[in-house]
Amino acid sequence: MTSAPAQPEPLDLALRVRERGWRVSAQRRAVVDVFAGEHVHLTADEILRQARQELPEISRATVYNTLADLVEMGELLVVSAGDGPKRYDPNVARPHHHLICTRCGELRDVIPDGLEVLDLSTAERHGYQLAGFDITFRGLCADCGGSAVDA
Amino acid sequence: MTSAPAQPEPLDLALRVRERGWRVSAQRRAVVDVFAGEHVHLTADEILRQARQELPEISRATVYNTLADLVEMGELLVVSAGDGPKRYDPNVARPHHHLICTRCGELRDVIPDGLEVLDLSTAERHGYQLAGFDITFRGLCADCGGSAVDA
DNA sequence: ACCAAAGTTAGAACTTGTCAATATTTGGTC
DNA sequence: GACCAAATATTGACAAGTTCTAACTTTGGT
Repeated sequence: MTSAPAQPEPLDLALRVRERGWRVSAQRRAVVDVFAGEHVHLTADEILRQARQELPEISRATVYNTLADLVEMGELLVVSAGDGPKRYDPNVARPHHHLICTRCGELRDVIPDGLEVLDLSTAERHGYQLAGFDITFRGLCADCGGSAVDA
Repeated sequence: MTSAPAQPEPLDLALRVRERGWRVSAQRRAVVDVFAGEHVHLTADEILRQARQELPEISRATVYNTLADLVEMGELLVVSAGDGPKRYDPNVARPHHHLICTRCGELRDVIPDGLEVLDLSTAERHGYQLAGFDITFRGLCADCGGSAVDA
């Protein structure tokens, strides 16, 4: 659990955003630090709560402002998982998709093998200029249905 | 506009749901009729407004109740298109995916060729029991970016 | 020290959706 | 055709998630 990052991990998000001319205030650092961990998919509220452990006075609006900035900078991805609040995903380095448990809402990153590109035929493109695609796999996680199921 | 359906189209949704023991009230008919058209992806609010043109007294709660029933019966699909409200999609006959304009929000059905199944390796499955997947293509529609762009 | 710009704050407001209590309508039955 | 129970509809309150606004604080530069 205390393994050192082996690759150029996005841990120094704070450094990167400072280089973009962002003033890294205590509040912004508190938000950014929440993402220092592993693969997380946090809601704004979870981020607020965690940031408050570091900086109790931080306001909800600042968290939303900061998240919006980070998203606009491309440092965070927003995952709208059907129901419930949006999740913020710091894994912007590698393209990936998501696997969500339809019972408990758990969300994981996945990289389906053999699927680097997926395209639409001209006919199916309907004149769109494509920018990308997202795949959401639905299912029951190991806890919710992999073995034990309640009818 | 007054073209006759060539295939077993889902126009008689009202008939089908009646056969399931549903009492088709004037309100429910007003909702169901909204979907009588072509490929539509309407929000609950749009459905309410359209249903009110047919039946002005219909209440918001009834629309939500009716939509929930139809979804539970498998007669409507819910599409959560990132931002904004849910859309209701009457195209349940053929499996399909979606193409959304990131500027104006227009949503279309697409069937990417050569993609009937998409699976995850055991490793990527993380113990999940998979139920399906949805693909959302993002881009700019012809109106928003296909030809004319505002910087 | 002072100023302007950047950042933060609390709280109001808004959107989407749900809920609970009450009222109405319906189909069946005598 | 009156009556009843069940199904359905309505209103309005409520709730979650998010955005907005206006005022306040902090910062860096001079």
